[in-house]
Amino acid sequence: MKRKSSVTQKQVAKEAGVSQTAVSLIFNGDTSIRINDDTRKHVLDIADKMGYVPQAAARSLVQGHSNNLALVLLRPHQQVFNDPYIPNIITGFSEVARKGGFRIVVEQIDDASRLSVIRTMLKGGEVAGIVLSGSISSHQEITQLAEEGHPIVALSHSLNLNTTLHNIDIDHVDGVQQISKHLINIGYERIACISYAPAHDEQVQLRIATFQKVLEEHGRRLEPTLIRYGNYDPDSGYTAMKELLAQKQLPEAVYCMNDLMAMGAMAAIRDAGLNIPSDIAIVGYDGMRFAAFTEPPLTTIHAPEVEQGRLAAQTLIDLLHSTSSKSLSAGKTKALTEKVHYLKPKLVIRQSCGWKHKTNTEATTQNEVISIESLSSSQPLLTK
Amino acid sequence: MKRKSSVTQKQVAKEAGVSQTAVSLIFNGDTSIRINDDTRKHVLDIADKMGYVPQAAARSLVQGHSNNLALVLLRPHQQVFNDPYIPNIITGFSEVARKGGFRIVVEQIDDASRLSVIRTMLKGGEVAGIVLSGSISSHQEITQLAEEGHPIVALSHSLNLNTTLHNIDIDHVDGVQQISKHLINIGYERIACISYAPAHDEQVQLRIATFQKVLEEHGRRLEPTLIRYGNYDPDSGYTAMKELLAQKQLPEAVYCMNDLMAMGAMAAIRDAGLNIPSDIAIVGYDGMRFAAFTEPPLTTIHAPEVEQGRLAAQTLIDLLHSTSSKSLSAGKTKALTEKVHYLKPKLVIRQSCGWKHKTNTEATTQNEVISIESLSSSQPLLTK
DNA sequence: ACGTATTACTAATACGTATTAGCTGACTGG
DNA sequence: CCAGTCAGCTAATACGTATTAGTAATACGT
Repeated sequence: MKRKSSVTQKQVAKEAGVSQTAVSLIFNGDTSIRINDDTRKHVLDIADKMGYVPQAAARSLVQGHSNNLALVLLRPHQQVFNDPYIPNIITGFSEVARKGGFRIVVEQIDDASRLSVIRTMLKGGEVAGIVLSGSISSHQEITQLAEEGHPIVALSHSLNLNTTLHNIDIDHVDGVQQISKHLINIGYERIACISYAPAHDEQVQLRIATFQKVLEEHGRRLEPTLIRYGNYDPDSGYTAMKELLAQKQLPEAVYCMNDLMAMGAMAAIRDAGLNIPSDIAIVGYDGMRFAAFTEPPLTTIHAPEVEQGRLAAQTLIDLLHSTSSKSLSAGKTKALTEKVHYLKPKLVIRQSCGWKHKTNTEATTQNEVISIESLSSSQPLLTK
Repeated sequence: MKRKSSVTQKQVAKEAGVSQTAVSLIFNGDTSIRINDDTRKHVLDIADKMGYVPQAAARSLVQGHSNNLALVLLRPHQQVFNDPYIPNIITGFSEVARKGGFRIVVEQIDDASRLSVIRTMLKGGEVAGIVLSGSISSHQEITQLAEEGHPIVALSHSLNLNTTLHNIDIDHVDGVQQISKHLINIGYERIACISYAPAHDEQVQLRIATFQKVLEEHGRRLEPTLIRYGNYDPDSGYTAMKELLAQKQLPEAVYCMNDLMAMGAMAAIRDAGLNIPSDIAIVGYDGMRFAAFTEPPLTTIHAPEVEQGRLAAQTLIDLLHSTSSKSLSAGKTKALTEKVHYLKPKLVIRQSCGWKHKTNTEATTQNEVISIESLSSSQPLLTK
């Protein structure tokens, strides 16, 4: 069980003819205690020559905290990486974490019983803080950990505003409103919806409720027969659309809750010999990279997911610094005054949703596309 | 800089009226030293009541190794998560790592100068071992670390067989052979290729060389004008295809090195008013989930990426156990006898590649699809 | 009754670092 | 010339655990 012996500060000290304390001081660049430049250089040389690397475990032990941040994914294993959502989050998260000198630990939990892993990681000092993604069924324990002072940031968990958790949220209510109003604005009356399972998920319910509200505000009705449930994947979109097509009265437009299911739905419509959008219009949700290249190009909502990952990491790091120095050092805590952050998604109009037949002031023609910049994102949106 | 005080073994010991040693023994379930069942139960009760969680840092320090495994991605930041390759690897990797009681640290390196991070992580004991993905330009240092006894497993790095690194590889030579032979078998003469940049990448060169070789073995020639370079993204596929379409003589078929670029290429062909596959056939590579739902459904190669992640993790863990116990405990090291593992990719035939006009014994009709099982993968392939 | 096992523990130490308190000698101001 | 400062270090200790060596008490066989 022994591991290879690594070079220690003591060995470096001996070789350099100084004390271990000196080596430690030099490596941590402490300014309050001064070290002669010659000595410093000499020690650094020797350390380099000996291949000295500080032992993370010893540092963590004595400093009382790790320099790992965790990304905990409370989602069924299958959902995590099929969809580009989590990869996008990781992209933003790791970018900021790295700049702050942190490593990231990715832990996926599909079973609610394994929720105690979070406690283990935080209380065991494996990580300094965590970002939490996914629907937290019993957040009793989570909230308690947060109240004990463990830095926790949740993603898209705004439904429980009474929580003590910090939360970085994409405003999907706004997104659903944007895209459903767009469909209404074009003039569709009979609009269907391909949603996610499980139907009881808070986020899913919120989205459906918002969709329904917008319809009703504009004199439409969400027919229960026009709601179908998929499971993130294109094939479930295909199946759901098949069911819609089997009904006697077809929908004029279909709102799909993600782009992958929209792709499946479009395939089903094509297979039925119908045209998109003149027979049935389709919109997606997520703004995946390929959405500009489907047949026809897919109208969708671009959610700033990378930015969400970034902001989550930054909030976590701020939180870390604010709890460590009991007296909140001025300024730093700007992001912490508000517990909930909202990021606005953006509508990306392409051909799959059709367009107004009657001219109007802000006509959207077939070839016109709204060009958007994703906020300094490393994932620039493509508009064909 | 202080962190909240956590419950220690000493505190539990005091509360339970035993020594710290006893608590340690009980928690590690050491069988060589026996503890009375009553005492054990009593201590565990108290520990639970006090919310004791072992400190990871202290354990690592005294045991000399961490229980983290790293996944190091030597890739430009942008490439990592746009493509589902890495997410698939993570899926398989984390699945096995978790079962072995390890956490996973994901570290992405885009700058070769930051390659020393690997040294820092391994020698600093942050992680017990690493899985390496991406083209290692200077693997001088990596090999040295491996020779020093640090467990390292590389992914798809088989070009340097002289390496001391263990390697889990997908046999892309086989994959390229399968798909290019399929095109030739259908009867196409003039076949183009949309490749990756950078062109000097070893894997890219190998794939192009293989493609070329297959063509030449079958009396064709890879016209230099028919090679284009994209960058993983659909829009680069679109652009590359536009260029091919601008030439006076069109290709009959195009081999795209991934599915996303194939999507872009298909959009370009449609935009030019041409038909797929009757005017130009398209094949992709990767077997992404949506490939069955493009217009037309995309013929592609399914690479067992999740399985690659799993096998990498398993090999790393085996390696860990074999180096820790100097006397290689029998059996366990089965996977370690061979340094290089190959996983075979599978051809998935759909409509985008067209089909033989003349009947033949093993005719592939428009609607027939080769159904495949991915090897116990949690990502079952979809065939429409 | 006596030596030996066995059970059930405890005391002491090591792991590698950060940190606190202190020590030495040189320089300074008056 | 002496008190005081300060630069440049060192000794000692703490962090929380695993592990080794050892001890006290009981059981056992003869």
